[in-house]
Amino acid sequence: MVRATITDVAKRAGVGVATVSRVLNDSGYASEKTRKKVMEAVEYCDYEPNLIAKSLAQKSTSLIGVVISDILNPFYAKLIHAIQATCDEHKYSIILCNTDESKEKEREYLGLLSSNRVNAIILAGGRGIGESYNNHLLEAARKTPIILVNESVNAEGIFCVCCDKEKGAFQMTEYLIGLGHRNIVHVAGYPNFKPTQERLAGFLSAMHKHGLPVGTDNVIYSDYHISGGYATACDILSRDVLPTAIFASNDLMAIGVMNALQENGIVIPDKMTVVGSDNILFSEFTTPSLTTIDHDVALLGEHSVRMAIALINGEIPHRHEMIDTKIIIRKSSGKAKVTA
Amino acid sequence: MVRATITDVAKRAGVGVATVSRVLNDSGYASEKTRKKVMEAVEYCDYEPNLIAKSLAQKSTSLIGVVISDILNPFYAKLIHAIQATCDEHKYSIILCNTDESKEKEREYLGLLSSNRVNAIILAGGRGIGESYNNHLLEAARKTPIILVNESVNAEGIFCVCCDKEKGAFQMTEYLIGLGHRNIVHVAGYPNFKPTQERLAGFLSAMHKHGLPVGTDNVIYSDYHISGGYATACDILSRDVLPTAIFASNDLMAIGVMNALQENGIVIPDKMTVVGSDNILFSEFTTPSLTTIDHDVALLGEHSVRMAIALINGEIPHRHEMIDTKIIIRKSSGKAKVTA
DNA sequence: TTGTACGCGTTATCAG
DNA sequence: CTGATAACGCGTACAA
Repeated sequence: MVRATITDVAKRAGVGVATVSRVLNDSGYASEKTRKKVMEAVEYCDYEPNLIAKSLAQKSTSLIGVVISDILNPFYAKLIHAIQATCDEHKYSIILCNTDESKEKEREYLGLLSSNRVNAIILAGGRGIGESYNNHLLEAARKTPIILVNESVNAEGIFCVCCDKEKGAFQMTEYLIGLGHRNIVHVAGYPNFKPTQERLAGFLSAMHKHGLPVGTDNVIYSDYHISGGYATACDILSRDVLPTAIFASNDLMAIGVMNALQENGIVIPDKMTVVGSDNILFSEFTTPSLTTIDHDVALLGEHSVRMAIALINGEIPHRHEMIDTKIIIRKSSGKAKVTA
Repeated sequence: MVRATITDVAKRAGVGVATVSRVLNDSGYASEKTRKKVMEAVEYCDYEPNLIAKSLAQKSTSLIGVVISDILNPFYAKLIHAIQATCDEHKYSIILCNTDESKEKEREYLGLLSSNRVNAIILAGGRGIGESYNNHLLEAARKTPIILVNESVNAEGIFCVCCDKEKGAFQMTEYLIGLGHRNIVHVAGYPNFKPTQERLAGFLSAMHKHGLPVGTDNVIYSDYHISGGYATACDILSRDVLPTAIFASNDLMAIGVMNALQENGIVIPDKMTVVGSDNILFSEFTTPSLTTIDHDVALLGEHSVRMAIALINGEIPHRHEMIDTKIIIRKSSGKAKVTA
């Protein structure tokens, strides 16, 4: 349990600590002979460099903080996976924080990560960032570069990488309209959430473009969870006039919607079309398989890390990066049933 | 971007650094007057303690390393969630490493975490730990306490917290037998993986107890992924004599199995019963909903962290902790169809 | 109750 | 090419 220090190694090798450091980091010169002596001593002492001390000396930790709203959502799990993998390639480690969608925890974690001197922070699923002004976010950004995933804030030190959710929702809506659907309900997520608003915007603009009426019944806000989708579908089912298609703002809610529908004997897609967004792993394995919008999460994670590292290296990347989306057509969507 | 140090705060407050430290950490005395002066200076300087320097001085990082085999598996996502939440309660942060089931990466991460001087390491889904002797694991454990989740190794510095998977599998098998099933296929996971072996043991012992024959056809090894379950089910379907029930070693494979079955027109559970293990979120929302074994992952994560912290605090917990499991009966299981 | 000075393990500068 | 030595920012005896 007692660990060797660089001094121990230096003594054992009969050299100075600077030499050991140089050899280990391949910085500066070192004769082949001393190099060998040092490596032997390292081996002998079972020496492992203390990254904490290194961080202190170099004022850089090789740590990136990742703040996520809900790791239980496969979308974010996949994002974390991509972030971690890309960080690993670049010799960064991640400190993971999960806020459970709590704004307060988000705030705490930002401070904690700052105290831990992470070199950058990647924040995904931040609640209510878009419209409402988040003082703590801006403040944190003055000390640590922040990369927002799927959000966008126009401020110093805050950078964003997003999927083109508006376009994706627009395409999806046009696809539904192309299938003959005219009464489509969009199950939106949290109101003050950028992705919610973007997808809603895409939905509305497609509806308008095709001259379809959009009333208050056509948009319902929910919470991005299965249970929320379920409850919303139940509400919809109590209506006199049912829509022929439901477009949920994420797959989790779509799954909840399908569940409620099926429990009420509504066959998908024969009687009702259901589509989602995110293309989580399980959307392929629901019954019927779910038509959805794919976001290339791997790319999303990769780019956010690239941006973080660029910032760390003092480069100034574009403040806003956009990733394309595409529609995945499966079996939960079909032609609108001809109403009597 | 320039951060204040404790010295800056001390100067501003007109006190010594020790006083600032004492005030901020509530250690030692400090008059109300100086306390106030210090707090004002902290505010004025926008001071955030440097945890890196603190770690170096105290030889403790408040960091726990988490090594996971597959964060994309909802079981592990849930585990991470629990681990992170519990760590947070105890003022620990986590460095997350995902091995993608690579033994080599696991090895690398162990070293990296050790260099980062994490106070403990929680390892879940470690590949092939049980039987084959893992030198690097034992070596790492001599420097950093290691907690194995769902694995068990009897060695100095290695502690384990497991679910009683054997019992769970035993109960599940008895449940199936109780439904009249006699020809049951167990789709196992990776052969050299403790959970695989435990569930297999439970399966076998229940079959034996009830005098049911178990041939080579009754156990098939796969890979814990949806695709693996799918492929395995396809294999099974090509047989002359089909089983009446399939018990997959995790829910992911069970989902793959159900998918393959349904694609071939086999109605679940009328023609075939399918059950899994893990009770991941989605097992409730498959069609039909999946009968499975619940593991109380939250408790699993919580206990692993508690054990880690106990070890950090120099306590010596039991080397092995066990968490109970229970069967969740849903709609994918039913009475064995009466064969002609 | 408060301040000084040292140690934590590295890196980096600067003579040699 | 190599070796002292001064930072890095904090906690903490120890002294006052």
